[in-house]
Amino acid sequence: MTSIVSISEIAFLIGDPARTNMLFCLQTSEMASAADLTRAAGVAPSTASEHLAKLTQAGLITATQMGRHRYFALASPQVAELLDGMDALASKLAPNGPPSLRNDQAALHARTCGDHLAGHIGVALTQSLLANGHIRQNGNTLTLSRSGRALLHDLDVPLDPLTQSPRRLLSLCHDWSEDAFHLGGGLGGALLQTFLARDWMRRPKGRTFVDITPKGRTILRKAFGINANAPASG
Amino acid sequence: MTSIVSISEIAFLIGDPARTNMLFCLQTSEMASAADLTRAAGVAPSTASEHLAKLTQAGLITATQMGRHRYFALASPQVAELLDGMDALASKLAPNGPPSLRNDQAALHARTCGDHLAGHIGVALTQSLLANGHIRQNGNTLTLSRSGRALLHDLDVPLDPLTQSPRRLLSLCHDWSEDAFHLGGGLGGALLQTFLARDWMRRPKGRTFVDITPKGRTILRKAFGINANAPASG
DNA sequence: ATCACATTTCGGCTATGACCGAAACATGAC
DNA sequence: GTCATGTTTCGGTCATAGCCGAAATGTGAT
Repeated sequence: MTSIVSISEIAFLIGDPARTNMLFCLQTSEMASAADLTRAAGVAPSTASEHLAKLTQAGLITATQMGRHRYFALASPQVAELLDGMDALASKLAPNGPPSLRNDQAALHARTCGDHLAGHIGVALTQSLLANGHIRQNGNTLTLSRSGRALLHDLDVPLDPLTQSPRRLLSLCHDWSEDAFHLGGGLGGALLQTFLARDWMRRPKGRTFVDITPKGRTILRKAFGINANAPASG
Repeated sequence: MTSIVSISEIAFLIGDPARTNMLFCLQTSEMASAADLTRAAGVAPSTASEHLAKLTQAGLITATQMGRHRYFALASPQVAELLDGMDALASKLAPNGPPSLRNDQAALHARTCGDHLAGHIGVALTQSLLANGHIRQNGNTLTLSRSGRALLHDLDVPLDPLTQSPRRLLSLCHDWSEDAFHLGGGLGGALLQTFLARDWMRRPKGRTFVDITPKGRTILRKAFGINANAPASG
């Protein structure tokens, strides 16, 4: 039952590339489905399932069934801290190695966090929605306003399937790179999905960030007042 | 040459029991020969040698030849911190597992973190040094004041070798058990070394904490105003 | 009930890493 | 020089984890 006995077992679990990818995907997302993580890991669903089972059994991640999906999350902030520490050490040991997520400008600019947008753009989008009253925040509860519904209608974001889903429609998720919050939940997912479908953004295969197309830039500016130019390079 | 590429490689290296034993041996001993570590790992010398080569090449530990021995040490305080974090997580995940550092009163009271003091006493010592102006904190930089130098002189802590070493003299290191900071760096190491040499503290063989002798209690109270009684047992 | 989709279980293949013992290579002691 | 000691390299064995595809399970939609 109780499974983790030693430090080496934890390290062993983290020490597989597929699992590392999953964990780092979860680090930036409050929740991700098994399918999301399968994509993140770059392995077959069956293989991903095995990895997830191990991580869950060890207590590094938690799983909650929602409908026919299973959503995973890091089990505790300590796990995130540990991953963070490893990331820091890794980039210290290999300063000329591949850019880690933490130092990757593209990723910091428009990361994906599970199935929704994060990073600079994710936060800006969220703040725009709040500032314009499309989403209202009362204490811990978030509501979609009438104007918000109208906006989503204009953008052709299908809302009905979301409200029927057991998944929370709106939730804020802490963004480590911006030290702010970005929109998660069903709507966060639907927005990114729409952006990708309309070719406003593109996700490089297997990466955890998106590139914003010129068309996307225009939309972001018009609809949300966001200047989505590439991260400052000068 | 440059070897570590990713987080999973670091975790992979730590994720082998033999190597974990070696690393944790180094965490408490600052220097150990290949033979020591072979014993710690519980494998054949040839096998141990392979492990040490990998750890060294990855930059997790450093090796220095001395005579016909080779002495190893953790490459940086960050490595020690990482091991500490893993230990903390491991004991959290296996609360009914073998008694871990985290639940060990003696350890929480006066842990060692790498080569320096941590836990309740480590934090108290650090706060005393700061409160009395022996160490001054300006933003992120720490400086040893004139009174601090005098104190170290009184305690017969050799300072010259430290200032010449490439290692940072002063650094604060987050203490998970106290949720505060304790003194690391070269001075942190030198202090503990002095305490042990003067028999103010004793480290049980192979453990990662120290016991404070009556003599040590007196010194801590006089020099630092610290009440170093055993942890509250009632 | 039937279908579609998300996830898990199973069987089997393959690669790799941990391990040891024997031998080689140092280095210091004599 | 020879010897003993500490450490590394080499050759070969063995166990196991990762991987996949196919089939099974379970859940929600129709």
